[in-house]
Amino acid sequence: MSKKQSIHTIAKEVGLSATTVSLIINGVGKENRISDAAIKRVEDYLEKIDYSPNVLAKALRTGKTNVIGMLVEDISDPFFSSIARGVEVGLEEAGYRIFFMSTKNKLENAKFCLDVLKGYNVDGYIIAPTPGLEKEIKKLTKAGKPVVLYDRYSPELQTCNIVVDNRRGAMTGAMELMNAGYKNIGLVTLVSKQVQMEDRKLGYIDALGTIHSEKRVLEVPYNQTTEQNTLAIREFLLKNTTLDGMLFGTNYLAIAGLQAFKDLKLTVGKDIGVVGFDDNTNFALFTPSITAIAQPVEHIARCIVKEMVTALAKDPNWLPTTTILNTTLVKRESSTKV
Amino acid sequence: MSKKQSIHTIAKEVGLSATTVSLIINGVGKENRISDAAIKRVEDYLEKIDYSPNVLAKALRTGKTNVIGMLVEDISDPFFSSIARGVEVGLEEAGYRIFFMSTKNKLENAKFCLDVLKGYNVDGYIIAPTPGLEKEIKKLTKAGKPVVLYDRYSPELQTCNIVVDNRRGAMTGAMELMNAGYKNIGLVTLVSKQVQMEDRKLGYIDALGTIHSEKRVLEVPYNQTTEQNTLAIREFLLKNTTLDGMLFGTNYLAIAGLQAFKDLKLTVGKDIGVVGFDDNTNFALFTPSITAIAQPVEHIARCIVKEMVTALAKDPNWLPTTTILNTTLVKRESSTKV
DNA sequence: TTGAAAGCGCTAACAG
DNA sequence: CTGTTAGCGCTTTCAA
Repeated sequence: MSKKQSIHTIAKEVGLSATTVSLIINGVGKENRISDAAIKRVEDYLEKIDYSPNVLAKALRTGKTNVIGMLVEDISDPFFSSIARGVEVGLEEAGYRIFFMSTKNKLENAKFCLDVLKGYNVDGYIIAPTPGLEKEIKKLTKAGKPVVLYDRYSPELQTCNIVVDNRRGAMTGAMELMNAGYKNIGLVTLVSKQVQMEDRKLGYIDALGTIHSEKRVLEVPYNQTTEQNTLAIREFLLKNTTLDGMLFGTNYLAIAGLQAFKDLKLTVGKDIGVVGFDDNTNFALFTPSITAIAQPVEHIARCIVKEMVTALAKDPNWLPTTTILNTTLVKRESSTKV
Repeated sequence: MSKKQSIHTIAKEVGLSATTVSLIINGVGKENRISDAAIKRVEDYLEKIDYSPNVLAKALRTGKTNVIGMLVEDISDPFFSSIARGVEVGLEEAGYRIFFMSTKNKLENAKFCLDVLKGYNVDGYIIAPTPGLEKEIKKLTKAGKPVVLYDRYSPELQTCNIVVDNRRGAMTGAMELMNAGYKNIGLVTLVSKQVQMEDRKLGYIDALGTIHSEKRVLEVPYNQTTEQNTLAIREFLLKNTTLDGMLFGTNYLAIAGLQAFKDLKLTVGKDIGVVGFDDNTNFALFTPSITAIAQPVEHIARCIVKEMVTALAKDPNWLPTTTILNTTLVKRESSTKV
């Protein structure tokens, strides 16, 4: 068991001071006019003992951790884990590490996560805010910490926001079904006052408004199991037998819906047209394949990274802005009337 | 912007010493015979200023970070993100935080990740080892750090390992196809010398050996895109036109395979029987639904947590053990001959 | 019942 | 070209 190596033990070993060693380790030996001989001596020794500096001590001293905290709704949800992965890669390049935490979209969890991250002194926060988190977020911005919100945001907050045009996306999805000839289109979404879900509902209403069709909306609670969602959708279908088209507000609701259709022996594309919000790698493989309103996840991740990096650089030109990205309609078979 | 609060500023504010404040913060005021008055005074003040202790300083001082590092192959892969989520929840309860890092199963990435984690002084390591990582892992165990490997392991290492019975699982999958009446069964897997993939191949060979059938194996490289995998599988099918059954070594290979079948207009269940290794929430919804050898992800996560927690507790009875969990055959339509 | 002092490993002035 | 010193925020003897 190799004993702990510190800058001091190294200094002693090579016969120099800790300062000198520190400078060399940080690659600023040359510009601080440390002799080449000393540099070489230290570097060789470092190599030999396989030294890795104590990031904690460094962070404590400098007040900079090179860690970014990221709140996701659920790290096992494909939408969030794809963004997480993109952000991980992007910030990696900028020399930052990420601390992911799942909130399940619950305020108490989110508060706890932020407390933890604050304790770890993270340099910045990337947050998919839960309802009611505004106060906590305000605290962070007041403390001068870079904050980037994604997927949703509160207009009242002075934060950087990366979202998609949910309203237009949902409208496009509903229109797609109507244009294909489906007449009675329902929406299955979450019980939520959050802007991203509200917008999706509005988009649906916009689309139906154009033909003054009756709106039929099922709102299921957050954090239900797929089985619970499937059950709710089944009941919704049984109560609204004239429905012949369905827009789903999230990826997993679409999955639950497909299960419900299967249970009720409804044939997608024939008995019922389907469009889902959020694409899924598997949608192309379903029979029939499922049309989706795709969020540009890589693009979202890139934007998050870009904003965070400029904010971290304390770029004086940096201002909190809201970036709205477009969704894409990925047309497949489930929205084609057969 | 509320200024930084330290134990000292608090001490000054309430007219006590830093030591006293520290004891109270850590809830050991009573047993150190701090007066109730002092305790109350400090606690009230803490409440008021919304204080959260600097974890870095604490960690630097105590040598304990309460952070566990976890290497996954890819945080956006459903298998890994499910396990990650389970471990996150489990260790959370034990008061630990997790630092996830993706290796893409590349040695250099894994080495880098471990360097980072070492720098952050994490208390323990949960690793899905990449090929060639044995030396680095040995260093960790030598340094007395708890290490739990999962998904695969090296028998030569003195680590705790949590894996599934890949050989038996794969065998069961191949047998399932044969029992359904498929005659010429191929295997699509990864080019890999890692034990979990080798075992799956062996399981396939075991099964076919029983009927002395010809083995046909396609091994694709790691980290290919779905399109590349689909292409490879298509070519494999075109070269082996007698194949009427296919076992897939991983989740995403099965997905690529289904795409290939679709491209070639092969009907699953009729032209070709299919079994995938690793279940997928969507497999039930495919038409026909896809039979899978399911890994018990929640169970794996629980085992990882349990081993890590006992190792962290320095339980003297703790010994490096290898836990082998069983897979389950989830029988669906794709392995039923029509 | 409380406090002073040392030190975890590192960096940043400043002084030679 | 290199070293001394102080201190980041916390815990931990030890002493009072």
